[in-house]
Amino acid sequence: MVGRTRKQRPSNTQYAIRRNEIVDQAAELFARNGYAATGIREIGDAAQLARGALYYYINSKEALLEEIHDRVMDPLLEEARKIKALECSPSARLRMISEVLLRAIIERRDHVWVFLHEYRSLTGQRRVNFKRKRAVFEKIVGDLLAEGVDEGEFEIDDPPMTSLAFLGMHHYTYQWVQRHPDMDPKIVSDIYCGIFFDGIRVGRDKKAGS
Amino acid sequence: MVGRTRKQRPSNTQYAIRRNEIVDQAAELFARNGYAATGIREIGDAAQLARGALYYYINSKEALLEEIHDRVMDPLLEEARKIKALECSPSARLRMISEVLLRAIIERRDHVWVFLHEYRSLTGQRRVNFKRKRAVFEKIVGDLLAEGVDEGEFEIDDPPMTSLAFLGMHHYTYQWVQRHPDMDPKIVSDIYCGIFFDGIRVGRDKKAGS
Amino acid sequence: MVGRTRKQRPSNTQYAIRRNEIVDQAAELFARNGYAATGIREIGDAAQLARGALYYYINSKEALLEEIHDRVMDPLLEEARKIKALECSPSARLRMISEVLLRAIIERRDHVWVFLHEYRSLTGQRRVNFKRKRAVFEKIVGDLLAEGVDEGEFEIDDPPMTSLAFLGMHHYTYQWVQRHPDMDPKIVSDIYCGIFFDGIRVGRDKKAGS
Amino acid sequence: MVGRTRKQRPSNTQYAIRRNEIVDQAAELFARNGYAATGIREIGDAAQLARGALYYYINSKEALLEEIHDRVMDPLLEEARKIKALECSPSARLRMISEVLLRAIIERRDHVWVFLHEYRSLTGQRRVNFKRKRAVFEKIVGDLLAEGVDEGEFEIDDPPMTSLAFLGMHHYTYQWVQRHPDMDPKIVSDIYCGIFFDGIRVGRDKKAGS
DNA sequence: AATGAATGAGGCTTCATTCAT
DNA sequence: TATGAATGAAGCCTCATTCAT
Repeated sequence: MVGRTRKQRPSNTQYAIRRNEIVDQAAELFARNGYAATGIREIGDAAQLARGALYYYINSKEALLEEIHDRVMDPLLEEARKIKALECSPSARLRMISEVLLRAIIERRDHVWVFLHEYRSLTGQRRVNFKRKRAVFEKIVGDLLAEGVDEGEFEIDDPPMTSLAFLGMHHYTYQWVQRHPDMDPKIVSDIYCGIFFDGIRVGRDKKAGS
Repeated sequence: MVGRTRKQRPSNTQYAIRRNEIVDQAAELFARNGYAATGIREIGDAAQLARGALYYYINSKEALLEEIHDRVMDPLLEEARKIKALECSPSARLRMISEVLLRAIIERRDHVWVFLHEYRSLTGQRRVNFKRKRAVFEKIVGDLLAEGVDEGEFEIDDPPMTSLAFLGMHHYTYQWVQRHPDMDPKIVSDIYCGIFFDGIRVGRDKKAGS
Repeated sequence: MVGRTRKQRPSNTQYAIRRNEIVDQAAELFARNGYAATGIREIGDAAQLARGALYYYINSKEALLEEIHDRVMDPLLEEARKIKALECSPSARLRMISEVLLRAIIERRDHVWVFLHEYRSLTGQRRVNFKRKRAVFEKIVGDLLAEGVDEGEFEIDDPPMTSLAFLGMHHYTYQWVQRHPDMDPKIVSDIYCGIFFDGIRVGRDKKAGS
Repeated sequence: MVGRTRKQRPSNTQYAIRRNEIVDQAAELFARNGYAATGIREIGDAAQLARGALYYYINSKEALLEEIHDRVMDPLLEEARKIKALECSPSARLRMISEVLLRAIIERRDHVWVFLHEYRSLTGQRRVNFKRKRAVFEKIVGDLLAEGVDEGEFEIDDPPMTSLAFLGMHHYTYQWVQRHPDMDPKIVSDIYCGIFFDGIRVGRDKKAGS
């Protein structure tokens, strides 16, 4: 009731390390079996921690979910922002973003699975926050495509949908990357961007499949 | 064999209609709130049926989930098979498949959401069955791309990944179609295929974004 | 999330009866062992109901607590209001309130124990609501004492504290009534009021114990 | 015998001081939020002690509760015994007891709240012990009232209940004293006793409220 | 064709307590 | 002296499902 003290976390290093492990293990479980289907007990088992002890490290199952979201989304967003601010051509910057995104999807596949697949399990403010971050990321991609058009690199009929196509092609990778874990992000990025940028390049000779 | 019928189902028409409604309502709920987060009670409420009565129409929650999967996947697969057998060019057939797929994703968006997003909630044999169907569908796309290469329409570096890129771009549509419900599948298909086929067309002038 | 349907209660009579029993049994347990110390399982056991089945009848443990509060407090308040509006002398009306209150304390001793002893276990709005009711009741007593002074029946040095003394003497009865369950409320009331009104009567000869 | 000491306690002064603080803080928390609702962690927080460290000072939560009981109950009982043995009139001695009791209720309100309100959280022997002490205290009051009757000071219809009325009026004070923390025990005592003794005085003119 | 009532397993979380350091 | 880490039982509650009516 009055001044109910919130659990305060040790700033200890050992604590931080253990905590990290737990979040990683949870991400793996969530990615493999789904957030809702994964019980706190399973997370405890994976961490070799009794039910109660787990709560020494986490605040709640959903807080854990949020952390998994943020741990990859935040740096990703940060990188995307920096890339956007670079001086090179829009297509070059999009390639960088493509690679950065695919690197996350491939190398942090559990975390990314979680935030691409389970973000609806976030509720309330947590959900709002996360959706905002994703919107920012997507806007960066949309802006770069628009720049490419302005600067005469691309020729695009329907910009919003093209943006979604670009993102979709990349994002959906999380679905099959679990089965092909040793992909090289750079190579995948080159393939995607090769197809995509050839497909929207100014002056391309439109005729295929018509 | 799973799916042993424990109850004899009436072949009555009225029964079938009611049943249909229930499956539709369940699909909507699963798509909106997630399979795990949707309770049997909610489905009953939506169908204006008490908990008990619901079980007159369904065998179990998971059987319901399976049915939602099959109701759209089966016809889709059937169509894809027929298209594959047509005489026209690979790119033309891929465009047809693209459109058929997007039509399902857009017009039956609840069902498709469920089977693209929640298929991991299927267990045991049900899961195996469904994964097989998806594999068949994906193989058709892969085969058509290969045909396109053989027949000199396409030039592709990494066929499997290109196939996944094509599918990913399409599939991921289910994520944003909820927010843009009145898209025209044909138009979306044209955009996707326009980009994609231009991007893999033989003789294209590879240079964008170098 | 969206339109989550609140459990709606059958208006069935059988249901109401069973429900009543459950509330009574819970009141007894709360009175005997305390609200916090009484587990949902114990309530279920007392009602011969499995854990889950209990929730068919109640919304939550705290809702149960609230109901126990209201079931006796509301009629009591109603009666007190009516008595206050009567035409007879303040002391006569206070005697009526005394008797009504003691009847509740003695005959519904479990419920009264709960609301005199456990009201702090109510939280949020429930607590506010209940405190308001108690304040109304206490104000009625205070008003009647004031009327008695105005009309020349009583002579009181410190009205607020006298009011509290009157209420305290009555309320505290709940503490020992468990050990003397067959008291007659009328008799107890006469004793309390006899002492109290003699003790504050105008023209009394103040000297005892000085 | 309960209370087997499992740890050897330092007789150190510093230790005793710290311990005292802890008990005081616990009493405050128990009084404010209830014994069951107060966690060991909160007590630790209040004492600025980690959970583990707390157990250096206390044996268990319930032992703490017991100590709070005894810390005020024991001296109170002692005083009551001494007062009873004095030579003055029963009413005078009752007034002293009234004042002593009210002084405890008002000045040590946290401790008193705990032992008037939470004594049922004591279990086993601890509970027996405490109930015995309370019975002794109550017997002293009963005996003095009886003496008053014998010596012609009081005229009482139902001695046991009159005794309970006297105690109830006093005890219940703990309920509202939290909201009026700066009462003067002497004044409250005078009001209570004024009413009460006038109300039971021999030769009083019984008629009020008839 | 439908229902109300019941089940019991399991959900997430908090608790008082211990113990090696 | 004090602590951080761990425990496991118990807390309240929801779930999919069944079955007599």
